[in-house]
Amino acid sequence: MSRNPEETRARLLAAARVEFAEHGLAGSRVDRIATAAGCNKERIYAYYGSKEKLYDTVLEKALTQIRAATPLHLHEGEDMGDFVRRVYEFHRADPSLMRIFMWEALEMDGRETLVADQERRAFYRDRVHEMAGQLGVTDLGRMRMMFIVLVALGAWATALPNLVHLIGDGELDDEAGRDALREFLAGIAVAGRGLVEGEKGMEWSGGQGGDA
Amino acid sequence: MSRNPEETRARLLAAARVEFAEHGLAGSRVDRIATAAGCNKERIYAYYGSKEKLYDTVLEKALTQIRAATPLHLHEGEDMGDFVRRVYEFHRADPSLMRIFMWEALEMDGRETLVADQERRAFYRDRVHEMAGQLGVTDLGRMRMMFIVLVALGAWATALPNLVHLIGDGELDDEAGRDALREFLAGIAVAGRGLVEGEKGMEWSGGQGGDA
DNA sequence: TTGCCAACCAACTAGTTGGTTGGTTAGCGT
DNA sequence: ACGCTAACCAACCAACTAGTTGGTTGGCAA
Repeated sequence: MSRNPEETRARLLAAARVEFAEHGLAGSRVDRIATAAGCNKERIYAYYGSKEKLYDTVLEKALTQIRAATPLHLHEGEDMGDFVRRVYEFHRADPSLMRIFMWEALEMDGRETLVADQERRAFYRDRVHEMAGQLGVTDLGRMRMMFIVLVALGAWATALPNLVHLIGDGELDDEAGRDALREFLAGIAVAGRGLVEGEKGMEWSGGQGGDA
Repeated sequence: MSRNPEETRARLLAAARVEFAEHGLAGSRVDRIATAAGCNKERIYAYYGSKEKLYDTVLEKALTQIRAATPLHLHEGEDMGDFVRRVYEFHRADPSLMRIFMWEALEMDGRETLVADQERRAFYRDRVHEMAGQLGVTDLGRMRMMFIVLVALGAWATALPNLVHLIGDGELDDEAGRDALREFLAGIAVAGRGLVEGEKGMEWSGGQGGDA
């Protein structure tokens, strides 16, 4: 057998990512990860210390990945519809990242602090500023909320495929349906542009009370 | 001790709901459920057969609950913004239902068929028809997609609180922030009404190609 | 060639988990 | 009062799980 600690480490991490994306922290098995990586599970403890630490490493790696992949950047000349399209296709091409975030939201609920909280906040702060700059938006509070909406629109179908299947009543399960949904979501984003552009789009309170 | 099989059954189910919402199927412990219900875990097997069957029962009960609570009905005189507000507040008041749906999406990914697939599809079909009728929408395909969007807007903050916290940069963590976000989301829904109302809102293709 | 260390693994351990079993007892019908 | 059934539980079991250990071996330096 070829002895290569670097590669073994990497194989282990790759296998762990697949396992954790599929089963979460509690549902994942270290034996399965080791087998998938083609090595002994003792290597996990030698390289990463524990199952939890391996999980944290996978999570941080996933965060780095989405930053590097730039699906959350608003590119030159793009509008918010294009942004939604890109987020949508990014997650559709590989749902595993979205799954990792969902596992985190569910399993880390009790945790006192989020993994890499500061870095992640800084990252999103930059993205929001970037988008505000390119769209000429001055109200950062609204820009933040709009950013949340855009990510929600782009990621929802990957996060809750069940719901899309059920509400779509089977019409959205094939390629064409997914494409139609993507364009519809992009349309929503474009239609909502008035909520962040200047002061003109102020008729957004819906009813007259405003409370619920 | 008071012997009351009906009540024991109910206590067990209630405890199971809390446990499964908190930890999912894999992360839940039957001992913990039994202890929380104040009885022996053997009762679980006497009444529900297995951990999985208990889980399915909890899931079906949760589905019944959301149908009975009518947050997904468009009431008389409401617009889509009001609908989003209601869904938002419904999940905010008790996130456990949303968590159950998320666990289902993640853990039941490999399952061949969804629990109660037909009933759930029928339920959403009715809701979509109901909304289309009240809003005077004729294109059911678009109404379905709009329904997905409305649920996404209303449920996103509960589903991925992490993301709202991070993107919101701390500004949306308190009561006031949550309220502001709700109104913003409702505004998006109202702004998107053109996409389902008649044929006029046809400028939703964003670019000129339409393909991606 | 030889010595050494890091990479590696089979086998093991202690603790946990879903599920079972044998026996106890509350409470109802007679 | 008495017997029977169903509700109930403590103790148990086999399987599994994260983590450890003792020993083997590839490959590099001297």
